[in-house]
Amino acid sequence: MAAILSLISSFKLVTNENIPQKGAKRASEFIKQYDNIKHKAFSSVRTTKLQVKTSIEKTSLIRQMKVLVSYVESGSVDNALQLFDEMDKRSSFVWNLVIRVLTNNGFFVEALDLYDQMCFKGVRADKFTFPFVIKACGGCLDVFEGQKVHAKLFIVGLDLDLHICNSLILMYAKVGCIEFAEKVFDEMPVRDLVSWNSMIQGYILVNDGLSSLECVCKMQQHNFQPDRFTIVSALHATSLVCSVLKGKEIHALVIKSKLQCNEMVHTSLLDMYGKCGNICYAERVFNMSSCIHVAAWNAMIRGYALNGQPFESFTCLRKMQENGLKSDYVSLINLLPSCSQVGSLLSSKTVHAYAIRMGFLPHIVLDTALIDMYGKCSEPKLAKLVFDQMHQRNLISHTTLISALGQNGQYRDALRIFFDMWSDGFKADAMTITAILPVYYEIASLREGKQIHGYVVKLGICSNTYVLNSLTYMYSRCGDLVSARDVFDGILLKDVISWNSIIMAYAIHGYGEISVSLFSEMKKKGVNPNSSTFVSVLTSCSVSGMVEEGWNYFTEMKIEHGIDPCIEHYGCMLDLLGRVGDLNKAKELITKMPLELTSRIWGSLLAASRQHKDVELAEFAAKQILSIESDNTGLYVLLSNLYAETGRWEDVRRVKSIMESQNLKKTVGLTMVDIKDKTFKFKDQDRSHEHSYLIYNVLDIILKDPYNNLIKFKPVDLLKKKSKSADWHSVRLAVCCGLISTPIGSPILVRKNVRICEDCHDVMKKISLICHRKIIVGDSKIFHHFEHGQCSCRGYW
DNA sequence: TTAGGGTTAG
Repeated sequence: MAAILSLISSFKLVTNENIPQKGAKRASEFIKQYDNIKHKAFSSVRTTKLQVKTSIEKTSLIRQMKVLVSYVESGSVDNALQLFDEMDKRSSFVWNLVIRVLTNNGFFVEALDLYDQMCFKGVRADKFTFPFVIKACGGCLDVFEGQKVHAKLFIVGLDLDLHICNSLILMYAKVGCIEFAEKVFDEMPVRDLVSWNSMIQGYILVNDGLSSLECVCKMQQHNFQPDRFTIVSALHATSLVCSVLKGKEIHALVIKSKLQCNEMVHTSLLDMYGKCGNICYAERVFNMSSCIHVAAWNAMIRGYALNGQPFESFTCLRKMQENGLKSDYVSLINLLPSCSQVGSLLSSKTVHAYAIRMGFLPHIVLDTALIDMYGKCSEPKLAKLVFDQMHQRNLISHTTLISALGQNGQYRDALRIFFDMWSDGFKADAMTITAILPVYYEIASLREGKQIHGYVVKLGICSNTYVLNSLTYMYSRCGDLVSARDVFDGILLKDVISWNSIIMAYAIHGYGEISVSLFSEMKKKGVNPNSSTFVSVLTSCSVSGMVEEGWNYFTEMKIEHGIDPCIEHYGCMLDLLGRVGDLNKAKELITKMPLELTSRIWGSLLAASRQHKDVELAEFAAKQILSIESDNTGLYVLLSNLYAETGRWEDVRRVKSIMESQNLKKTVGLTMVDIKDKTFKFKDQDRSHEHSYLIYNVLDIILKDPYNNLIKFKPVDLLKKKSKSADWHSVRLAVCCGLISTPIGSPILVRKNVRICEDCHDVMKKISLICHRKIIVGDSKIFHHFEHGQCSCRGYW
């Protein structure tokens, strides 16, 4: 400032009055000098003013940055964004901070948008920018964007940066590209503990517990000591491979590393023992700890539910509250599977009400767990109600509802939700497909089932074992055994469900011998059969009348595999004894059964009695069914048919009168046939098809054919007072529709919603003989393959 | 300023 004042005072001295008269040249030089001084003086004033301004701005910027850092560290996204907007100068440091706050708070799309803006404005992204941008790509599950960022790293020379590579490993694992994660990890010039932990965690993200555990070993071989993050991941990996032995090894490592008091490690230990089916060890670890926190109680609640101890789960919640700890929403999420296991709707509703009272709802995970629980408690309407009231839905909530509706016979509603899900922009995954496929084989045609197969290919999940297992079963249930076998053969990693599906497929198509040979092959491949495998194998024996083999498998199940027979296994054995007419042994088996007798069991005896025209035994079985359920329509229909077949018309009328008085209506028979890209449905005596005239003419010709002696005389026809209705049963119309619409010699596949009647069964044999066609009829129980006048069921169904 | 975590739905 002093220099400025001195300059100004010297400027005052230089005036025209002071210029010497005779020294014009000197004066001119003098003036020039003064001009220079004047210019310099102004210049200096300007610079100084700028310096002051810059200094003030700098102080303000530092203050703004300090505030911004505090917003970022406290996760105040809105404040951080507002301050960012107000800032005139934004260095890459500032951009990094805002991208970081967005990423760390789950605003992945917004973080990527900001990164794009940063690049557009020419601000250079640095080694601090990329870890957050890569994390955002992983958060969005956007592998395409992730690869774009990865490509840029090569251009800017940051492709081998330690922290950036650590981020890339997790990003690639999150989007399921574990091979890329491995490549990044392998090519890293330097790795730290985080690199190893990221790779270990990465394998868990793709459900590869084995590789994760191998990585833990390799890490130690490279002289890296596991920390709490390594241990937590290793315990998770152990749960994935379900190995208590491996879990105990990690437990020893926990003790060696003195990490057993760490809350996260402690919870992970409890979770691991619970998930590996060793709840006793979980209890020991739990009881040994002095400081029990909410997460530990929650892990125990879940553990009991997973191990089929629902009452202990409830006790755990009560004890937790008695210990002065408040249950949280996770406690309820973990408790809900126990509610469905107990099967008490009252307790389920109580938990639901408690969640509302505590203000835990709406919550996307808790709501989804409630949908699942109501589905398993056979309350699809309540499941739908919870879904409708959700504020936010995702793929899992949609899939859970589809399962809940499908499992409870609400097929149309399940399909509606499936299509709504698509229109709402949710892309189905393997679990969704597994949930919807049973709905397809229950109500849809083979054509529609094939469309779903096409979707599976388009979705890129055609190598998923769960999906392929469901497709195998779908094809078999839709009547296409060849495609079922093709899908099964294409499963690279066949699990026990794959084998169960194909064994059951051949069983329901009447090829029991192939089923049992597949069962032998399965065992040779080292796959252990489970309870469901034996249901499939015993069904095979039943449909093919293999009595001795059936008893052998029934014994093998218990002796060699330690599987106690359940009601389904007994049902299969009864069907088998009924098929060969050994009704006395069937009765004996029922009396020796150590289980509560169900209508399914008595139904098997009733069916066998009807097949062998044993009216007395049928009436006994019917009485037993009536004592369990009074509105079993099938029972009355079966009994009525038996009375008609044995000429007991008075009893037929009596049964019909009971049905009318109880308002029980026989299921309307429907048969579906696929012709090109259309599915045609026929009712009995249906005339809705545009070529009905032709269909009826063809049927008349077939029925009048000299092969007519194949069709037995049925007393039931007398009851129909010479009506032609039996001649025009839906299955015959559908098959004739197939005959006139498909190339000569090609097979015809139709599906019925009820059992095929004996009359139609004979007509089908005749059509296959005189038309030289293979006719496949799927009824509500099995598929009949008619060829050369014979049926695969050999007359028993 | 940098990366990673437990008990949570199909």
